[in-house]
Amino acid sequence: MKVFNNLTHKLEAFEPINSGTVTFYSCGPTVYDDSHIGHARSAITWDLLARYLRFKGYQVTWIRNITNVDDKIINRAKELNIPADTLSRKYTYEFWNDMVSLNVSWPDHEPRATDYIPEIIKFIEGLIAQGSAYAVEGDVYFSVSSYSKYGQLKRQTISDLKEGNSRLDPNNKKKDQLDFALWKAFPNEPLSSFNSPWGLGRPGWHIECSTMIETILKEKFAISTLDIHAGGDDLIFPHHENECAQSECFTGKPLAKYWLHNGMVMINGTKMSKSLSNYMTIKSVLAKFKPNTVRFFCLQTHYKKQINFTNTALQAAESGFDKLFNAISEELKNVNFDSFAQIQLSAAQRASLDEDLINRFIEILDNDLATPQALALLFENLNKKPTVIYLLSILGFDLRSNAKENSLKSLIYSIADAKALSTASHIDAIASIKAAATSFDNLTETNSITQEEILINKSGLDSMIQTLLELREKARLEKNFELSDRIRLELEKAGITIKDFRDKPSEYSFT
RNA sequence: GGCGGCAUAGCCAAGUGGUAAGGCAGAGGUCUGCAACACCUUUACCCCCAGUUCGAAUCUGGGUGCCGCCUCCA
Repeated sequence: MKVFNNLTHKLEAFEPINSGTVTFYSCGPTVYDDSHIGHARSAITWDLLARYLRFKGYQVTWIRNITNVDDKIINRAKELNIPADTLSRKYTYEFWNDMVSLNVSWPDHEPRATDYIPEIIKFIEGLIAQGSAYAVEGDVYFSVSSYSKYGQLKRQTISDLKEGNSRLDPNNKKKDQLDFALWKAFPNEPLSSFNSPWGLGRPGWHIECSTMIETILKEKFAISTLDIHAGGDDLIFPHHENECAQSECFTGKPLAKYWLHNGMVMINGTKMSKSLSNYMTIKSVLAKFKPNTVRFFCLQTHYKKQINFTNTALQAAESGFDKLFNAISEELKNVNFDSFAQIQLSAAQRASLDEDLINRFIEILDNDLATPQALALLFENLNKKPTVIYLLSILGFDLRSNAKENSLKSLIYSIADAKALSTASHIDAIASIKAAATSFDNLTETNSITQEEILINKSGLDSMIQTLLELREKARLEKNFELSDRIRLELEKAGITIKDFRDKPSEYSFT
């Protein structure tokens, strides 16, 4: 497998430090608001890498952090007049929900900055002790001149970096403008600060990643260098540059062997970002489009390239994936899934797979995860259904259903209100649907609904829809097209599309 | 100003020296009680100029345009 390593700026053969095992860290979100589609792209990209490495047979340890101590979190919490911890917990939870919706697998470790304060302090003390950091009035700064490779990721020298640095914050506590904070003094905010040898304060942003990586790697593998460190390409500088500097000065070893970065999601020609408020949250996108659509949209473009977010692009992606899904939906009935949406193939099914197609697929993904070509290959081989299913699952699509994430609740109510049912003979159907709607409501109110629970609920829903399909079929046979079309129309309104066949009962799918 | 990336059909997107994959949308058709789904057919002088070569979207040089980072950011 080859990956584009931003450290060397070259496509390189991927060879983990200890053959057979891969340690992989990707930068997670700062949890102070709902995540947007840019976070989704990053998560999906690195989820795919983890999945693919596992598929290739590597023993993967995937770490993704949660930044839960940060000025933005604290300011936001103040605005809302709630404790910072409450706010960060809420948005950690919202992030998890989004990740589950998008079928992003769980990292093996998900460290949170506040759980590592003692380790962070030790890390900083170590840096001070060996002369690459200094304390000033309760702050601690990293001295970039102590790390000769500073600028390696950005491909600039320290003097290059100093050029045109008018945007740097003039801070006269620093010995050098490029020095960055490891610890910031916040003496007057005891609720959101931590005790340290330098007084009350909070860790700087970059130090948490270095510390958590070092702690986890040391504990589990007794090493200090990751195989892969990944994140958005906006993090290359200063975030990742600073992580490199801190870690290598502290441990004496490079932080990571391979550095991979995903391109930004653009909106109207500009990077989607919180500060420009030109973002679409994952939730708002999932209210309109299916989770698989979002993954397909991301994977249609190579992960390194910028991707333009538009409504039409999402619609195109939805049509595209629907076509793939429709092609395999019949075959999917023979496939079992585990509770993590992974397909479970029987020995016979496995034996029936098209090895040649799989090998071409692997060859494509081995080339720095060339997902657009991989998807094209699937479109060209739609007739090889079991293999297409197998390969789509490697790409992380949730093949259990291709429904819209938030459609179920509104859908149940729509059905309950369907006028086509409002006849005396169908009162039972209405009653049972309303009961299901209520139980679904109860489920969502516990605020802990999972995809699995939705699916359990869906099986109840399924029998109700089947009842409607039978009613419609009866009407069609009686050539009562007015009623049959009405049922179809009402189901359509509820987000359910009916498929008719010549030789077998009609089927439905969620749209 | 420094560094990096990108430029291929109406839209998205592969292709990295041998004569332009794939998807969406559009058009025509088959199927259908009507639809939806599916299927068939159909759509490109590869940003510009110069060079290397038997041959370039692909390599070299020079332009032009767009974007990112250098401040928090996936």
